[in-house]
Parts: sequence; structure tokens; C-alpha cells
Amino acid sequence: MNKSDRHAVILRLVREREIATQDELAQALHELGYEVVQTTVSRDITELGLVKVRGAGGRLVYAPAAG
Amino acid sequence: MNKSDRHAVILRLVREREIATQDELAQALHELGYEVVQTTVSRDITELGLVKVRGAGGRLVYAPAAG
DNA sequence: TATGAATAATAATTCAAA
DNA sequence: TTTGAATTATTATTCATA
Repeated sequence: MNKSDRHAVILRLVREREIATQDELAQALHELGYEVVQTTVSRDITELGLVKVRGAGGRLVYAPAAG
Repeated sequence: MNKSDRHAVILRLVREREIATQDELAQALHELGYEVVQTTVSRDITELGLVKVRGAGGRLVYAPAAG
């Protein structure tokens, strides 16, 4: 539940940190009390339209579609 | 060999078509006479700094880092 | 240095289930 | 409708080889 809350948190997280994997994002959510697993994070990413962009050092990290 | 040629072709391909997977890109290269496999395409993508963006219908497709 | 085969890591989907 | 376990698909890396 609370998908829309979680979505907002995800957007904040990917702006604040460089998150490279869905497991990493799931773990970050856990720390904030959202107990979700990779499968769900994958769906959230699709629903939010996130993409992977090149972060520092060319590493692929998640980001909102529009900057 | 001909890596820089191939890189140029890859850039052209991802601009012309919506290419969703590395296998798909490898296959497109085959049709143009570049016999490479997914492993190599993966490296090319890193070297070119390509990212996956949302294409039509929210599908993730390869694109140059800068538009 | 560039490449591929095999493998590991990551992400998306299917198939229940609540 | 949302979720997760299991599975499948996709991508990155390791380990040779030329």
C-alpha cells in the first residue's frame, strides 16, 4: 500500500543519491520503512518513467525522465 | 576491428530506430556487416555513453547521452 | 587493445495470492 | 489493484585468446 507515498519517496531518493540498482533502491526504501522488494521497485520505476543516466564516472544511475 | 566505424554506425542506428536491447543492436549491426556479439555491444554502449530513455509507449530504448 | 564464451549481476515478467 | 516468489530476459563482467 501507499504506493503514491512510496513513489514520492523514490523520486526524492534518486535525486538525493546516486542509486544504481533496483535492489539498492529497495534497500533505501527499507531504511525508510517501506518494505518492498525488487519486483515492486521495478514496477515503480516504470510507472514513474525513470531512466538510467550516466552519473559520476559514467556509472548508470536512476533519474527522473525530465532532469 | 573497426571499432570507431562501428561506434559511428551504432550512433546512427539508435537515432534512426528504436532499439531496445543489446541483442537487437547486435543483430542490426550484423545486417550491416559488423559481426559482433552482445558482449561487445555492451562495451560499445559504455564507451559511447549511451543511456536508455523512454521511447513511444514508455518503452526503454537506447539513445545518445545528449539528445 | 579488441573480442567472445561463459558467467554473474541486474531488471522485467509471469503467475499466484491477498 | 497491489504485491511478491519464481522465473525469464537483459546487461555487465570475468577469464581466456589473438
